[in-house]
Amino acid sequence: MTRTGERTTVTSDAVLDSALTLFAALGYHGTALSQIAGALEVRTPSLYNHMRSKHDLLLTIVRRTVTGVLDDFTAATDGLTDPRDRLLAATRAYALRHATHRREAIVVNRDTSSLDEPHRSEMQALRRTHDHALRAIIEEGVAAGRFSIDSPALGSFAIREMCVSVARWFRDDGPMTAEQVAEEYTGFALRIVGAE
Amino acid sequence: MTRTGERTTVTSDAVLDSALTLFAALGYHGTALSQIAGALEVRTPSLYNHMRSKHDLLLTIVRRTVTGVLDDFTAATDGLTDPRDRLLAATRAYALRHATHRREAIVVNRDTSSLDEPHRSEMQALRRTHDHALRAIIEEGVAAGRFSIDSPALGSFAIREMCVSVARWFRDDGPMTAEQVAEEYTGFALRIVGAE
DNA sequence: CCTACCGATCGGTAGG
DNA sequence: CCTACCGATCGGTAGG
Repeated sequence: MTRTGERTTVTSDAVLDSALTLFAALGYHGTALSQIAGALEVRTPSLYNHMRSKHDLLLTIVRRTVTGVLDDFTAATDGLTDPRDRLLAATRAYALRHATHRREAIVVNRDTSSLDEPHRSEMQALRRTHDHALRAIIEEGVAAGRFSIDSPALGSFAIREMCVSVARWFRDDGPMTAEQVAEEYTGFALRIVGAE
Repeated sequence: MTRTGERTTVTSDAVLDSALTLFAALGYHGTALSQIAGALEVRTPSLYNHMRSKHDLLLTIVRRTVTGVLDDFTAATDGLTDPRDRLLAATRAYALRHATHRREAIVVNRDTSSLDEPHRSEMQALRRTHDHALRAIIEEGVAAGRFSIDSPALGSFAIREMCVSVARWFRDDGPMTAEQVAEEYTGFALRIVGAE
């Protein structure tokens, strides 16, 4: 973000962005505020002009991300009624998000449990909302006779985590674009539920 | 492990087991040696009679686990030549391990990156060996015309991470046994590669 | 197995 | 935005 020698005013967004990068790379407990400050070329106490606490940084990152996931899901599936269309749209949106928001996904998955209560429970509840929405699509597809799968719950877990893992290996300079990866994973999801 | 009031001699295995539980729950950087000592009802310095350092505890856990994964893979696929049989056996073993060694899987996946060099690179190389072996099975299946999948690499990622995620939600007292889960996931893997 | 203690570093505050 | 500094806690050691 900030290049050596440049004079850039630190903003809340810049602090969050540096925190995101470092939390993703080193973990929440593995990152010191002095490292975030160092990345922004300021002293640690200066950070407190742009944030409340280290914990609040994590909370903001997690809240924005899980909210974004739910918004993505709603936008992608809104208006669709066919279970196959809905699963396809939900999987594409989820896989795409994990290719385009890698740091956020890594932090949410690794460090949500480091949040203090009641925030931890609140964020986990939001994540569960998405889980249930995805599972509901599969159950509807099974009920409608469009999908063929023994356990919708296990299928839901498998599809979700397969998408989440994209954040761990995807590279912007790799051989496939985020859209291409999302397309492939959508195909995997349809195969898992026996939709083809 | 140690119940209140009982007099139990602490062993290296007991220290490793407590470390495993706490690292899995709180993360390597989120766990203090004082907590491991507390779980064993001794003072922190006493731990040093049974370990070299906190880092060495993590290294031991990671090394044993990744070695175990490779041994599992070899034992499961040894003697099998049919790509479908090999993928089935490899997936079953991998999923089963993640249901039966949940703590180990969580620690390896979250905290291998906290290892010091050269250990970090060594452990990551061992993990990559398994990744490549799994991918090779899919590539052989495609080459033999037995599997139908656009990208063996992506399919390999998807199958692997789907199995890894079992460690995050499986419960011994849940509705399915580890074997039943492994069986379902094996079915998902075969569907992903288009083997049926 | 313990008490006593080490230097280092942590997140955060005072005060300007 | 800074320097100076706080109490707490960290992993680890000395010495018995």
